[in-house]
Amino acid sequence: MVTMRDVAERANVSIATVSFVLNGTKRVAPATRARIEAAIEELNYRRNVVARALASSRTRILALLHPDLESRPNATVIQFVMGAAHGARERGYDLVLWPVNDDEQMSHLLAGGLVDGVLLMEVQIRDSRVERLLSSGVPFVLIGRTENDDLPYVDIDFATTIHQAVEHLRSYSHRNIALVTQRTKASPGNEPGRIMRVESAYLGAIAPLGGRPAVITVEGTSAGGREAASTLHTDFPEATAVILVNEGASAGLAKGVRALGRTVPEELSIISAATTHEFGEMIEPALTVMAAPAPELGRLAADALVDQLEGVPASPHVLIPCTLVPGQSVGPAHL
Amino acid sequence: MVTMRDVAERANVSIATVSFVLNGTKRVAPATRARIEAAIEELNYRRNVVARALASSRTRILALLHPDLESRPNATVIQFVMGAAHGARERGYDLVLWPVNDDEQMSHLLAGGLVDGVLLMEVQIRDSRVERLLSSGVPFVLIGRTENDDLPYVDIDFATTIHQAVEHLRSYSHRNIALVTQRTKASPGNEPGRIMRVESAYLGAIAPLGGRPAVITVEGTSAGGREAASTLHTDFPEATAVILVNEGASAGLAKGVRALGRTVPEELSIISAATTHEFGEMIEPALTVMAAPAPELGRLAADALVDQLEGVPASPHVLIPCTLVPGQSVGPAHL
DNA sequence: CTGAAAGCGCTTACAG
DNA sequence: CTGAAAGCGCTTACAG
Repeated sequence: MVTMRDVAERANVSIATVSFVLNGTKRVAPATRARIEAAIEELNYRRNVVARALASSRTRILALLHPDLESRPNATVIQFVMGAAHGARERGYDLVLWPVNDDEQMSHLLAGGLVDGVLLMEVQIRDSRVERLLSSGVPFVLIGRTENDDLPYVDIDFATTIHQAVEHLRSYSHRNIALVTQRTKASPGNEPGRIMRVESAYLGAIAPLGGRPAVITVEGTSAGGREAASTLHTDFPEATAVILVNEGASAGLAKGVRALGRTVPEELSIISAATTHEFGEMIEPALTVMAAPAPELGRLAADALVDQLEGVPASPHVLIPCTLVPGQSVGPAHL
Repeated sequence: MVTMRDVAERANVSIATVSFVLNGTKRVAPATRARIEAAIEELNYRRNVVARALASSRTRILALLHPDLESRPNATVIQFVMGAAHGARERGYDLVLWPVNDDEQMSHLLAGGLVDGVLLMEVQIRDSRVERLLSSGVPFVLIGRTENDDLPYVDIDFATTIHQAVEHLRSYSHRNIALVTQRTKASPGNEPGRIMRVESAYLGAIAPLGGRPAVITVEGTSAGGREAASTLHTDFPEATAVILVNEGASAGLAKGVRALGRTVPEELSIISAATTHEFGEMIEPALTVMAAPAPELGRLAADALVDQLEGVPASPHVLIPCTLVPGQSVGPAHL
């Protein structure tokens, strides 16, 4: 293994000077710099990141703390993850995956000093992991929000997204619009913040339409989607359109609706929000979606975290709405 | 920050002894050990992984080298990734994500000394990244195989999978079975090994049936699936069943077939191999799938790599077939 | 069974 | 502009 000492010897300088040119932390005479760069090139030297981390007490590793994505991966979540990995890499950082469930284990990981900062996914309204992060002193950025809006976060702008979805449906004369969200294992009142925000945005957006609010909450599975279809059918027969914020249930809903003898979009229009265009296309009929800015948000989350670590003044709050991508699941309301 | 020195002082021993009990590397008197453990507990000490890495020249970090998963994530690939992350964590290792495309950048990363070993995804028949790994001396495990079967790998047993799929169709009296695989950007003759293996398994399996071989290669997208449907329709009208090894195209194929006026499974049976049950369920009709053992393989890949790093004698070759999960897309052949 | 000490390969005040 | 040296927090022969 070639070390900084080898480079220093070859260039006839001290290792300190080598370090200075490598990091650009101090002015070095051009001739000296040239000698050092030549030596680095000739020896094909690459600085040891572990030694650097120990000496500088900065590992340049970021952790992505996520729930168990093993069993039921979700297209949008993955785009977050990959966006974050790319964003980190571009800033010279590495991203480690931490599939951590209990926050006890999390404290242990944080205390190990492996990571400079943490990205936290699937944030709940009240999230004990956030408390752990706060008390650990490790910098972090949330992907999602708690009830405390002051913490640094990056999130989908659900309010705008839902308003745009309602607006789109309204332009097709829909007045009775239902909402389907996702049930989680979290204790009631402590769901992911997104669910709460989506509901209140929905209630606000449909109020002017005069229709009866219809909120249905199901699991993010095909079965959940079918359940939503039948609940819709029996409890809210007046609804002519539905907005879905439940990627996993979207296919099941479309199938379930048709199984009940209703056609899409003639008898029921569907918009699936916070999902991907590709995902919507797979379904029959191709769903009109509000595509989540997930790759971008993942990247921005990593960026915001690195900014924070490097003292770059940056806005700790990023909010981006989904983008409407018309498919074939929205049509005029039948009155 | 509480260090090993603090623990040593509190327990009235040297830091070496603390290290011995922490690592279990040397016999320590029970009384001494108890004092040390108490001190660790009281101080809530957690050993610094970076210092440990530098001193032991083992970082306990694994890298997962994968292609760009940002744009078009695939349910199965993600299960690999998450399986590997879990597997690593269970063995006390961390997994970093390396979205690396050119192998130049890869060499740089390898030389930095950050990782003890590498997991390589999307392996090609001839893969320059494997050469880089070999010459870097960093231990690795492939997820997939090159033409050289001697390297340590973990892979889906495509031969068995395809044979079982053909057998299943045969039990429904199908004799003319087509195959749809995935087109990649890789140079011809250097596709992912899976494509080659799937094709030859297919040819071997259908030979006894006497039907004309029908291999269609399309992109892993909805458009690709529709293209496959029309190619099938015009070029291989005799086919009564199709085996798909192209998750991204499966929804498009099902749609495309119906758009051409053929019903599934009455007029065409479909099996989608190397995908997930959940994914198949989303499609109309719910596809009969050969579910990939992806979470398991990801975990086993991490396990095999850790075994290798820790000198545990282990089989470097793991091959697991997909599991048949009947859906509604396979029916009797119409003759 | 335990300890003193060298060493892992860097960074970073501090001096000059 | 450059260098000598301490130090980051561990592990690990080596002695005793």
